[in-house]
Amino acid sequence: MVTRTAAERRAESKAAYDAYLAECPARQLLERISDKWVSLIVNALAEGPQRYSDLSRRIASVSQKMLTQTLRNLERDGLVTRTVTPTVPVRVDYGLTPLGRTILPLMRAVKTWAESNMDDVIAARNRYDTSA
Amino acid sequence: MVTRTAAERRAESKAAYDAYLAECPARQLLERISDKWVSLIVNALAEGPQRYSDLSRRIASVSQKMLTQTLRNLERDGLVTRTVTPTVPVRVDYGLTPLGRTILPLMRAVKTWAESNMDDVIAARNRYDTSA
DNA sequence: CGGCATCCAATAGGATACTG
DNA sequence: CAGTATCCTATTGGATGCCG
Repeated sequence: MVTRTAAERRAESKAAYDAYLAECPARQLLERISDKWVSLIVNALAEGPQRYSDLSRRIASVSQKMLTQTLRNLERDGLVTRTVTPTVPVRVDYGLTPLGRTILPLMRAVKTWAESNMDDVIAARNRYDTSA
Repeated sequence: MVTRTAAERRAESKAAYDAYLAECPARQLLERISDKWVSLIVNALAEGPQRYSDLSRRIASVSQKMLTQTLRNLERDGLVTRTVTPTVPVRVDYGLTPLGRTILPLMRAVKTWAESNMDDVIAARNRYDTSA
C-alpha cells in the first residue's frame, strides 16, 4: 500500500468508477441501490434494528421473496447486518452498518421527495394527458 | 380552494402520502424515480439541455427504447422538458424543469455514492462470499 | 435525427408448499 | 419466526424494421 496524498486519492477515485459507462461496476451498484425495496428497507431500518417480521409489516405488500432477497443483497454489499438469535422460534434482527448509514440520507431524501412532490407530479401528468 | 396556514398544509401533506403503503401513489412515484436510467438521465441533464443523441452517447449502452421511454415518463411527470426544433432533420432538446432540478441533488448524490463507495462494497462482497 | 411499432428473450417477482 | 425451493406469470428491455 503506497502512501498518497488526499488529493491523489481523490483524483484516483474520481477516475476509477463512472456510472455512465456500461461495464463499470458502479453502474451495477447504481442499479442495485436504485430500487424501491432498497429505499424502503433502508428507510425502515433508520429507526434502528428491526426484526424480519417488523420490516415485513412496515413495508406493506412486500413479498417474502423480495424482502429476503433484498436484505441478502444489502447484507452482501455491506449495508446491512443480520443477527440471528437462536431461540425457538428463531429471531433475526436487521440493522444498518456504518456504510449503510452513509446511504441513509440519500434514501430518505428520495422517499421524502416522492411523498412531498406527489401533488406536483399528479398535476404535471394531468397537463400532459389532457394536452396530448 | 380554502386558505390554510403553512403548518396546516404541512400536516396535511405529511399525512397525505406514505410510500410504505402499497396503494399510495407515492409508492409508484418512488418506484419510478428509483431507476438507474432516471438517475443517469437527470445527472446528464444537470449540465444543461442536451440533444437526444448527446444523451444517448453520454449514457453508454442505453437502448433507444429505454432512453425514449424514460424521457417520456420524466416529461409526463413534469421533471423534463422536450423541445422540438422542426428543422430537417429534426432536432430535439431535453432539459430539466424547475421540479426536475429539485430532484437533481438526490440523483447526483446517489450516482456519486455508487461511484465513491464501490471499493467498500467490493470488499464487503469478498468478505461475504469467502465466509459463506 | 429522433423517434414508433413489433417481436422475442431474459429477468423480476408473486403464489404456493415445505422446513429448522 | 424466518426463511428455502419451486413454479409460473408478468414485466423489462434488447433487436429489428420502418417513418416524418
